[in-house]
Amino acid sequence: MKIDPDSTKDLSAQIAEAIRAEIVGGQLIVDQRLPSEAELADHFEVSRPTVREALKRLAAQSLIRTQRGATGGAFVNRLRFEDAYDQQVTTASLLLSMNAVSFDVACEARYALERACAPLAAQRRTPDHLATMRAEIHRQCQPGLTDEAFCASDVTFHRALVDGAGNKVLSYQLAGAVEAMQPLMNMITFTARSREAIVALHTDIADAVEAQDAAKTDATLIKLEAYTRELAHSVVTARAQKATSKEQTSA
Amino acid sequence: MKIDPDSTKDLSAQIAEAIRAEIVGGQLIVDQRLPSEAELADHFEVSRPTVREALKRLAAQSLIRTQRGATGGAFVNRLRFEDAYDQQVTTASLLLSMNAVSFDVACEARYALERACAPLAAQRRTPDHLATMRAEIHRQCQPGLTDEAFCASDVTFHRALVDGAGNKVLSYQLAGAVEAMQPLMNMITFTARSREAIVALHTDIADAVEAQDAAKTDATLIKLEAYTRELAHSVVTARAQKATSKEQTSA
DNA sequence: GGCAGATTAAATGTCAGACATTAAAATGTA
DNA sequence: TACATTTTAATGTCTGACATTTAATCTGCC
Repeated sequence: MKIDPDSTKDLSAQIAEAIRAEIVGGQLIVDQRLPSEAELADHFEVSRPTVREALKRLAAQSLIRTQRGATGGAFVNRLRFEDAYDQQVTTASLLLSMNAVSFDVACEARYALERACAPLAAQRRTPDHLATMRAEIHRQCQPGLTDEAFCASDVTFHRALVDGAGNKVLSYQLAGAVEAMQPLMNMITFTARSREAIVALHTDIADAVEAQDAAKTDATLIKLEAYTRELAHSVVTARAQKATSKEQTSA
Repeated sequence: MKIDPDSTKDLSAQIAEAIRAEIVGGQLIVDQRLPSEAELADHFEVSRPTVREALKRLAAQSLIRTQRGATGGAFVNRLRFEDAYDQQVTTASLLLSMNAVSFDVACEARYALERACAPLAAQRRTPDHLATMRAEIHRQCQPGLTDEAFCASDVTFHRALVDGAGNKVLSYQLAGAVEAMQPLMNMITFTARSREAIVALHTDIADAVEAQDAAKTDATLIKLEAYTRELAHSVVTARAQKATSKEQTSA
């Protein structure tokens, strides 16, 4: 394993980077045990706390896992899709919230990606996926549903559609796009009428996917995107008007 | 900030999770300074090294940055798209290499996503994007190019196409899909003839994008995907035959 | 008064050594 | 052999100290 010269960066960052490179580069393979913290400290000529900070950095990225006890230590972790989902969702959410990404841009990206999955989903969907979609549509019709719950159900519906493509890599990529939109979607107030319209479109999508009709699935997704953006715009407009009237009353 | 009971997990992991929740939840906003390590240690009733391990975990995810000196400390970091690209590429690469994702599955996902960008790119591409694509095509024609360099140029070409869509969220999502494929692509030996075929398809794509012809762009991407998979299959077949003949000679 | 340089203060970065805890392996015993 | 005990090697945590960096403050000189 490589050493590190006297650079400007933290020692723990350098050590983490060195080990990370070994993992990404394939020198350290899955489930292989790293040297103990004491041995690493010895090798890199730093103290054990410094090594530990480096290992925690790697653990935060799910690159390693640690185990206590006699045969314990740090092991190269098999990065599973489920672990990656979470990171993906967190990262995507923060990107949207911290970079002032507009609703339109996020929405466009999301539906572009979703439409990429749709033809495959129409082809390969299983009864399981269809059942999930139908169940969520049913849930969305419940009258007492809060806006948050409606959005959550919306996410589940769309994830079922995406998973229907039967491609784990696609599902992983889409997890971020779909779930990261949720906070933005939560800003929308869903009236009874708009819910009705969305449910109708969802039903059309489920029907089209069940009929393995890729073209109709695509067309309906385009409609849904247009309607979603229309809803968001009306919210923005309503807020602007409210702000204006408030200014007038206070003036 | 919340405290943590005596759980089975590491204290540093719990503290990191608590702070992470505050950042994701918006209680801690961008560029806000966290309490000093000593104060955090006091608050969570742990020692400073434990707090530091927690902070390093967050730093590894680019959620915070640290600064030394009198007015230093840990600050909530604005997660930029560029930082997220790197994480995305690393994660996607590891997912593919550690989970035995087949070339077909990865390739299908990549081209499905890329085709999602194509219509937007055809509509919005700037002269800059076109110039990059043409330059990379030119590079790909150089006779002395190694397979690695050819693949790298291929990635640059496709990223220019994706960036042409003018949607940062899409570019971010695609970065992982396109770049993570590179190690898999590097397994392919590109003969002079196959390079010629790929360059021809790339030229067709650039022409179609320049002409803002979404349909033709899509059709050519489909051809390129088919050709890429064909190439990969021939490599696999050739290897299988080689292995078989080796068995025979050794037997 | 204003500015350059020295000092101070507050924070992170690093170290050393110790003890606590865990879990497997080795050992002893019925 | 089967079971209980001890040993051991590793991570998890704590204490206290020192090093380093950086900005703010103070000081002295013009």
